[in-house]
Amino acid sequence: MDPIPSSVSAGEGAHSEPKYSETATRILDAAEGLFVELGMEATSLRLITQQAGVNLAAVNYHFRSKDALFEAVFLRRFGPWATECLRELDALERRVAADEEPLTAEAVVKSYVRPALALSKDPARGGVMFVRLFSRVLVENHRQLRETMSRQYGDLVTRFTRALGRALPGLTEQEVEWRMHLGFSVMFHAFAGNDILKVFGRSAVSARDPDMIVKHMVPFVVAGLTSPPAGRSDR
Amino acid sequence: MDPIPSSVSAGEGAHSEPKYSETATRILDAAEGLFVELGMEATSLRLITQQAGVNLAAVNYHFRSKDALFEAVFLRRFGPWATECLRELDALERRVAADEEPLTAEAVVKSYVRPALALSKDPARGGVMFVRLFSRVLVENHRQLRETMSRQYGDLVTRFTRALGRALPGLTEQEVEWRMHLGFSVMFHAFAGNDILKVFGRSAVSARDPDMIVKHMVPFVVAGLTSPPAGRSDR
DNA sequence: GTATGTTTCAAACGAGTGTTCGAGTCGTGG
DNA sequence: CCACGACTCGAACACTCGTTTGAAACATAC
Repeated sequence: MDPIPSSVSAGEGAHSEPKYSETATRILDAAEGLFVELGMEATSLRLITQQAGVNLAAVNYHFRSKDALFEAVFLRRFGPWATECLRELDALERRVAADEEPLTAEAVVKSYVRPALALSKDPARGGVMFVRLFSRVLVENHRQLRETMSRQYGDLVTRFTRALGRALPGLTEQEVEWRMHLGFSVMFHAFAGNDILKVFGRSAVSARDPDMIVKHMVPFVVAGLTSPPAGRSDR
Repeated sequence: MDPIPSSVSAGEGAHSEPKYSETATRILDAAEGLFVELGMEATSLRLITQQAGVNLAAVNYHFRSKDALFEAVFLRRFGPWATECLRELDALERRVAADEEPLTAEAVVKSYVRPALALSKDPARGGVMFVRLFSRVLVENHRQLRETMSRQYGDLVTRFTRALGRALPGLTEQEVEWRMHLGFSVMFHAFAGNDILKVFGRSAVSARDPDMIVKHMVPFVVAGLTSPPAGRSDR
């Protein structure tokens, strides 16, 4: 009677990926697009179920609640990305340990940009939706989701921060965290297309082509990360 | 019977600042905090008026609707910032024209960062609220507000983009727009405290001190802006 | 004083929300 | 064939939402 197939509440294993029934998948797909477009609060279950072609009660049957649905929508995309990021970082650190290449900030950045790029170009795994979802999560406050994230994926951030610290030995720990924060921000909001110029209707930039984004963003981020340590604050 | 003191719909003069009655101000103040904290959709008029200590119907009396209230909340902060940005840019271009200093990317960045910093440290003008509001507007889609912005403040972006283009002569027009986009993104989301690390509960960074933000962010942005033109896309 | 225009207030309206319930349908295993 | 679980469906529940209304309170001017 109560499927709640979400692996989140069930197992301890962090990175398992639950299978969803066809109805549940249809709901997830519809909800994903609508959450991205309208935001969580402005998206009603009736709109979701209507667009998914399923009954209204199906949401509360397959997922527990609207909040749990949102969490499931997000984690369905976030899980694969996190897994791939760790895989990339593992591979990088292995190559570095074998002295095959130096540990540069650029390599660290690409370890999390490349998976995001791959996902952005793969419609079967959500395409660009995932990053736009993430940028919404950053701005909105989803307490429950935030707890789940920090519980399941906290080590991911720790590992990347440590790697970046080793790649930028001249910086204090605080400076590394700051640049980590700034670098991640740029990536997510660039991918998500949260373009200030767009707000003013003055953007001629085709900010939606993932390859274009990476081409312009990675040098920008790397330059920021590798800039000399902050000396004085004002001019 | 119908005050609607908003200068937006009335005059053509772009940068005038309407005066609000005490009740209207109380509503604006309460709404500002709640919009930032909960988002526009999740904030109810009842919550706003309760926190402001005014009657529910006052919102629809002093402002036309909830949407119009949101627009007023935003423009009340955005107007002064835009005005100061243009003043800074005017001053910079005057000094450059007089050969008193060269036109650098850093100077351009500081022309819009300094006003944001000043506002962030002045509670009377909203403090850090304004930037957090802006970062929400970037992610959420407020069609009407977007139209107002592009109508009233489009020239601001155009002028800054042109200035940045002159400061970075080696870049194509497209590259300038991209970096403008990235640089603005970093500033707003850094000021707003949209910290990815925070989502994971792993942030030791005190990302709320405006001076600290500027100290770390400006070098990061300047380094990104002044990095050599993008050569090839992949490693 | 009355008259006039502005601002507040309590109450209600209709629409839309997430969620629940119980009957109904379907498909498989005994 | 029948029973049992998984799943779907329509209807309803109890709220909350933004907005409107009409009367009261207030200020100002004549």
